[in-house]
Amino acid sequence: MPPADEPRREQLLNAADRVVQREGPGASMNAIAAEAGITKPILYRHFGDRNGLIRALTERHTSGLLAAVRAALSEPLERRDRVEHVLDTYLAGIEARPQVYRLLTHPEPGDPSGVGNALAPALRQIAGEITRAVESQVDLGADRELLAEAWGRGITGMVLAAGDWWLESRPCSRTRMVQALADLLWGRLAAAADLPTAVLPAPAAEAPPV
Amino acid sequence: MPPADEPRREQLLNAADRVVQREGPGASMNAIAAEAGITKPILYRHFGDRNGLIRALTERHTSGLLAAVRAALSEPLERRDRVEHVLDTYLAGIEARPQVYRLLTHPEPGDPSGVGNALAPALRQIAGEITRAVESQVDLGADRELLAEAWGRGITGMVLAAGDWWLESRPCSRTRMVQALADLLWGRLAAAADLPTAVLPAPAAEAPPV
DNA sequence: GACAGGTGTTACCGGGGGTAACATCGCGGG
DNA sequence: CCCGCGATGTTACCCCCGGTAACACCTGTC
Repeated sequence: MPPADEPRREQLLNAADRVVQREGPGASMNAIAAEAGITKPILYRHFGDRNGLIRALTERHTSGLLAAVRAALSEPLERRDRVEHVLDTYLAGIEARPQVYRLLTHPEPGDPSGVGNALAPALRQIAGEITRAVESQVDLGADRELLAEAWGRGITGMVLAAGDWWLESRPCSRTRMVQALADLLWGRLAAAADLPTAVLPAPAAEAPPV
Repeated sequence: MPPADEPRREQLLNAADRVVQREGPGASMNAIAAEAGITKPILYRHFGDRNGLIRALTERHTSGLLAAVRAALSEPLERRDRVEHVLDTYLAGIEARPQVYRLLTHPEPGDPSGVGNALAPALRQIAGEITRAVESQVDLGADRELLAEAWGRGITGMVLAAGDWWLESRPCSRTRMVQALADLLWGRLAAAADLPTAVLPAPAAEAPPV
């Protein structure tokens, strides 16, 4: 890919950025073109199709978040502190620009069938970083490849969903949220005591299980 | 909701189901109408708009998965076994009908801006079940409300992302996947030993952190 | 027979992504 | 000098999608 010798492209991306900032992803090509003071065909000449534009736009922002997460992952800290640092980095990132965050995290709805895109490309990269970090830093025995990969995806999805909820309803401070998630990864759910069993019978399920 | 005294509705939903099964979500109203042997306006009379149709369709399938998960959550087992049971139930569910699963898990792209839909409605219900189960079964002290809610979302997102990956690339058996995820929740990441530090310097990050 | 309600149709609207064809500028080389 | 060439821009169009208006039909009931 050409380094930066296409200033026009940058201009157009800036316009697209403004529109997305304002209207969220799903902004129409017409709107973006208008913001740039031009008409659609030019956009298509530069980016091929809508996906091309969106991809270019996300790659711009992804680099920042990805670099930040990667740096946090290789910080020379105790493991718990490092994990907290990574979590905090991610949450800070999505807190700063929610609209951009939405663009990064929400898988483009357009693609035809086929499973495997619960995680948008940007998040898949983050999952990959986590996987590599776990694999290279933690002793997991024979299963390490499988575990690292599954955990990379799992942790990413966990932080995505929890972060989304946090951003939406702001139930607590960022640091407290980081603690809550780190606690989950630290097995606090497993370690906590049982509550005195006051089992109330579940409402009758009316459909047979899948 | 009317019990079942609208057989026509059921018919239409069956047709819609077939189309979604075949083409994935994003199937057009025209396609669904054609499959049912009719034309669009009838669909709109019955379901209002596309969202209505999709919602009716998802609710059908959701009830099964949701009931199964709920049942698994209140199974009288040791905690670890119960968690594994829940994980297995979910994975078995998505394994059975991937297209339907996609419909359930992918948030409808249509809605205008606003964060908070990393989890589709069906998954939000599951998250709610987990939250309630944790809150009523586990002793988490003063923070229990916050932790239960955050964990409900987090665990759901984790299983979503990991399950998606598993379904896509089938890296291992279902039971092994269940083990991997349960291990993560049990703090195995935290407990494992460090690997001998062979730190290779990360490739220079070129963009400033977010 | 008139009315009501469900079933069905054709034809249209607005707007989305995407493209073809044409117009215009600036600029380097015969 | 002017020709061509490449980038920039335009208008006008295509197809498909979600959604709706208007009209036609059949069937049972009072």
